[in-house]
Amino acid sequence: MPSTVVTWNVNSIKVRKERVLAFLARHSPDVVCLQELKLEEAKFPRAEIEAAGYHAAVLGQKTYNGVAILSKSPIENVHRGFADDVDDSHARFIIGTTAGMRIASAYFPNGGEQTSPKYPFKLAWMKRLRVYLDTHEKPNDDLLLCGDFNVAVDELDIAKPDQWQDTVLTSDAVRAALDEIREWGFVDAFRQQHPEGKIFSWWDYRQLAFPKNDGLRIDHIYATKGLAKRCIAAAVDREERKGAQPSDHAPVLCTFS
DNA sequence: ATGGTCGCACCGCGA
Repeated sequence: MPSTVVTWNVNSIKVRKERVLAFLARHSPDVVCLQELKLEEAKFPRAEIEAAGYHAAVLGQKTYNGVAILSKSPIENVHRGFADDVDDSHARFIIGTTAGMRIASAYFPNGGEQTSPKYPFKLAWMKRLRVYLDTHEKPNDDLLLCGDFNVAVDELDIAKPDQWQDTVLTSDAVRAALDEIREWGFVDAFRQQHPEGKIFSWWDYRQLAFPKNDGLRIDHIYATKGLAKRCIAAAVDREERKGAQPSDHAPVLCTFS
């Protein structure tokens, strides 16, 4: 029985709630990893998500960040944050066991500008994620790292690569930090299905970026090697970037046999 | 035209 896993930066679950519920009804995915909830867990629309047939594991905070895992199956052994006593005030990482896999929903820091303190925070956060994996997880398990990574891996992830050279989404340092995470034991499941690239998951709200398809692929589904062999399809649901009140990110879907 | 949009919480900040 195949299972479909989705990652989607919703840019406010309060504003996107009806779209998320319609998406669940339309695709009936097994698991959905959400990012940028932008609210505290107490304000998460748990009752409506559960009425739609999903369990929810949530790590929220007021105003910023916030991640969740929705699943048709119960979500066990949930861990929130890195618990590394560095700066765990950002709600950016949650992991649990569901649908026969270990699944993480991650919202990597954007990084602001390379001159801002947010940029070294991003690089340090990525190193902390690698340490978390080294300490708490096993690359031989079936594990998915899903989320808004805020990294475009190469020119195939960018409509206009010349306009994104050496930014916080593309710098050698962030790409090297993502290499370190991948080398823990991941395969880019979406790229494996679409080696030709040029399929995007994010378009700036400004400058008609979506109608021009001037986008980037910064939302990713990384699978451990055994699990990646079971990936049979991957897609971006561009419909969710259309119509009233879209998120600037579209959902990325991956189906496993 | 050298900008142009969102969402949140307030009139700036983060993306």
